[in-house]
Amino acid sequence: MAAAIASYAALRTTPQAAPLLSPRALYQDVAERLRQQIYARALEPGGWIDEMKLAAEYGISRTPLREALKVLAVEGLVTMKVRRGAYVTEVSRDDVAQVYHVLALLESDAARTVAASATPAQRALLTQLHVTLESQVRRRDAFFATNEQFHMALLQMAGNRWALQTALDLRKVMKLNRHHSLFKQGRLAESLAEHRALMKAITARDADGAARLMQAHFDSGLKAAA
Amino acid sequence: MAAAIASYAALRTTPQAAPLLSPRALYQDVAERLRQQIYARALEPGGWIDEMKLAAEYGISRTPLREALKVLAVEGLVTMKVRRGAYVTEVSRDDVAQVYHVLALLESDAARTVAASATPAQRALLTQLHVTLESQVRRRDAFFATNEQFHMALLQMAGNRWALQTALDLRKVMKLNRHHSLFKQGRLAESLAEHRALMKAITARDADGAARLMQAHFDSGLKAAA
DNA sequence: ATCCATAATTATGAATTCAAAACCCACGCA
DNA sequence: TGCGTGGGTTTTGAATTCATAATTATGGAT
Repeated sequence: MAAAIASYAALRTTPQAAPLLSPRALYQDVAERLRQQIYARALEPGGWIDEMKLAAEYGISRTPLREALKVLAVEGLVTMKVRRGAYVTEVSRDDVAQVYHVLALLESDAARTVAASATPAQRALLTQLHVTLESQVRRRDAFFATNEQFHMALLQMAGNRWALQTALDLRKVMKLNRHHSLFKQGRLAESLAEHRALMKAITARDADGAARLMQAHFDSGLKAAA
Repeated sequence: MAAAIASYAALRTTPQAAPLLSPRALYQDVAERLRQQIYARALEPGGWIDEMKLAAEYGISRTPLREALKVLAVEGLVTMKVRRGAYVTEVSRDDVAQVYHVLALLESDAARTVAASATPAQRALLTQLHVTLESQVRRRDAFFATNEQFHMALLQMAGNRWALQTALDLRKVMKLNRHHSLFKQGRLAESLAEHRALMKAITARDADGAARLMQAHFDSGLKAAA
């Protein structure tokens, strides 16, 4: 195992593997890796997280792993039980509805702001993302990614870093749950139509309309998920 | 130092000092202690956090302290710099405005829900908190505490745990900043008047009115803070 | 005296060690 | 057969140790 550690350390400081420009702390890398494993259901919801096994798997000691777990606990992806370790959080149907509700508040507000006061460059970027989205109705994963990019770009443009950070955290929680509306048959096309209407309002600088359409987008997403 | 550790451990397992019913993890106790020190400006904004000194002060090792620091980093109270340690986050005027904005979204929505559908018992509790608040215009600290209780009770009654958690986290960040509107002269009375109007709307089951008044409450709070 | 190079010191990040709680399983008893 | 009890094992939580990066101090050259 000492060898494994040495090799991993080597990897991290190797030009190809290591982000020399952004030397993130190990615990953050580990947190991100855990998130991906959780989203991918490699760690099942409700399941116990075996620290020793994971540390061995990652080729690290338990220390940074435990730090990462505590980070995920704050984010809500993991639940810590005293003297019993970490468990992948189970997100109920109800939780999804609640998260949707908060996201709808944040994002419809952001849509209003952006529609009212985005720069031409920002509008162009949104349009470009939307065009990409249009071309991806048949590729769910790609659609997913672009959709998220669009929503996050909008929040970023609204210029409220705390709203953005909150939305990021809530979206992490959403990914825990399979009852993701975009999984439903026909929902992608529907979602796209809603996006199209939203883009139109944003382009027309119709702030109230953009807010209303974003709210509607979440409402129908939630309905599809239920 | 070994003695200090032993004595602290003893304290924690002693009936008087230890919450036997809720044996919180040490790192959580430490996180809370750090938060209080930060709010109280015992750790100054922008300042470096001396791990070794604090660990000695708390009578613990660096391990749980570092875990706690990472928790606070996710909450935004602390900023981690790679290979350089932890710093108390500095919250700008602009940040305060942004946090106010998000809180206003969450809480006005909660006020709408509560006004529309709270139980009689819940309405009674809110009324009681408001009455207490009325009696505390002269005691800023008590007013602070009750005010926070009122706002949190409202969110809790709205029944969205993710909105509640988000608001809790944002309020933690707000406490970092001195530009707290309630510090301003005359603001307590003004705030109280706004609360009174809000309570009236809630009692009258005027959902839209409650939402609007809560929004106004935040708007004027923000104006006072600026 | 000022600046740079380099050595000593300090602090961080991560691994390892250690104590104690929780778990598991075999055994005995009703 | 079902249930509790005790001992051995596993796992957590926390202290300690260790390697290395960052900082500070020292000293020499211009």
